Amino acid sequence: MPARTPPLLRKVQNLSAMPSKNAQSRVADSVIAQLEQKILSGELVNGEPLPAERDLMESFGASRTVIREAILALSNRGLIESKPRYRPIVRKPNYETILNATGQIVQNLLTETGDVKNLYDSRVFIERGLVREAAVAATKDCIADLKAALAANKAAISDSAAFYETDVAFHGVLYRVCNNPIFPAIHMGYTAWLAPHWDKMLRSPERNELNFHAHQAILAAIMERDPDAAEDALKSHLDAAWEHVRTTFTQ
Amino acid sequence: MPARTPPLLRKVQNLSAMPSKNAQSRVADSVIAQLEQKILSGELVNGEPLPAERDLMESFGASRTVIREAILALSNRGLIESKPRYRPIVRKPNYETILNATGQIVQNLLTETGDVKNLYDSRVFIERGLVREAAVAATKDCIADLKAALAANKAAISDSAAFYETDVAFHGVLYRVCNNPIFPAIHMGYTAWLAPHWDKMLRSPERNELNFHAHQAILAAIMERDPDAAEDALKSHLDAAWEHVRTTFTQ
DNA sequence: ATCTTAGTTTGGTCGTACCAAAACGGGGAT
DNA sequence: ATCCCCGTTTTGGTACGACCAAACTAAGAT
Repeated sequence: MPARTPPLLRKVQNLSAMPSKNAQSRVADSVIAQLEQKILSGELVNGEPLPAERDLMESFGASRTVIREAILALSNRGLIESKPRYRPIVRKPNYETILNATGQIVQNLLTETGDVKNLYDSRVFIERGLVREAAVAATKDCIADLKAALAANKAAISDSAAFYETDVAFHGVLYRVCNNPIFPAIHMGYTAWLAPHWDKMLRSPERNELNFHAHQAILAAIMERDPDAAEDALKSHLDAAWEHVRTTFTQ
Repeated sequence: MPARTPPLLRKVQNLSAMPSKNAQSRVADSVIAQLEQKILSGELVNGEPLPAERDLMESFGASRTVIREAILALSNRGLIESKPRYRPIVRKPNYETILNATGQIVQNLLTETGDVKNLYDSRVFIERGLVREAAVAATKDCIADLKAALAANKAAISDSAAFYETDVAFHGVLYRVCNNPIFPAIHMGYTAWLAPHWDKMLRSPERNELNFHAHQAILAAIMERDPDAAEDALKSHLDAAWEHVRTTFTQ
């Protein structure tokens, strides 16, 4: 039988023990890795329910404890979607997966107004770049999408709830100009994370019309192929929106 | 002190244990929420170890199963840092927390070259905006930081490993021009996520010198307060870097 | 004081048991 | 046949107890 590591040697070993690579073997980690592999390789089909816990414990030769721990871990990583009492569903990761997994954490970060402002500023930063890109390189299709989104804005001015939808949709078109699936995912993130802080905002047909005209100006600048004008229009639009939110509840 | 519920009574209590008929809630969720609250409120001090599982099960009146599930969930959310056999450490979330929590997921997404390219493109997009911002609004301190970083580049040209560090550091300065803590976090994310794909890149003093000159051009444009030139310089720098990585292994 | 060592926590794993909700299946009404 | 009702089986959620090995701690040896 291999003797336990003498205390004297432990100290020495710790010196070379990397803080992150310090993987003392947990059975659960092994199960997690194997399940992860099976999901990524498609052996566990996307959209199908995971085998029952009692089956998994047999196929892995582990106790239900570790199986459940593995399922929970993978669930938190977005590779498994588990509702309280239902069979977990296998999910191959995509860009939205990250958002779902991060949502909770981000919410914890947005407890202070400053953090919300930082997040909003980053959104403004991104969209400034996007409208520049649109002005320089937007395709005909993309312009057409923007026009359609703008028309939807106009049609919804009288209905604040509907207008909000079309407002989000208009900005969403911008996130597609790069043909990079990461950006739409980012847009979803901003929409989801900032929504709670925007719901408090007073809405009215007057404000909707203001926003519609702002969108109109942005699109006009894009069609003029004038990135600077587009960026300015976008920036003043979003700055005004923030100012409105800020003043609405003096915080 | 309320004596622990005798096992014999459990059966009886279970009959009325259901708070409501439609409660989809799991006991674990309640514990998770409470622990989360205690961490965010500071009742559980950041950096200190969590109480022992057996203490928690007493204070929450839940089984160790539930306590362990809660700890695992919070660990996956980054509010608790748990090494295999050690006491979990309480961690108040910050922007880096998100990166740690998402790192694993992102890695799963970067299995295909196209995904890496998308991620890299998004980085280029961000930095294009950053250098523009720097050109327009960089403070004296920021310029000084860039100069210092550039000097470090020059000093490390002959040592590829060291140059990589200074290279990352130079770009890191850009992520601070906005005074928005989100951006440095994003930089850390890019660095960590793209590093595995860059490690394969061939490095040489010649290439280092090329990159140094590229940085020099970027800084020059920033100091000229010419956003378009800065953006162009940054873009060609990063495009060249990608091209080099791409051709290095014909993939 | 420092190192060793024995004893005590404490996390990791296992097995069993029970409950309630979900999934399943069969028979009866339409 | 199709649909609905109802009983049975399956399955996830929780609890309890036990054991081990590693981490921790404090007393004792040098």
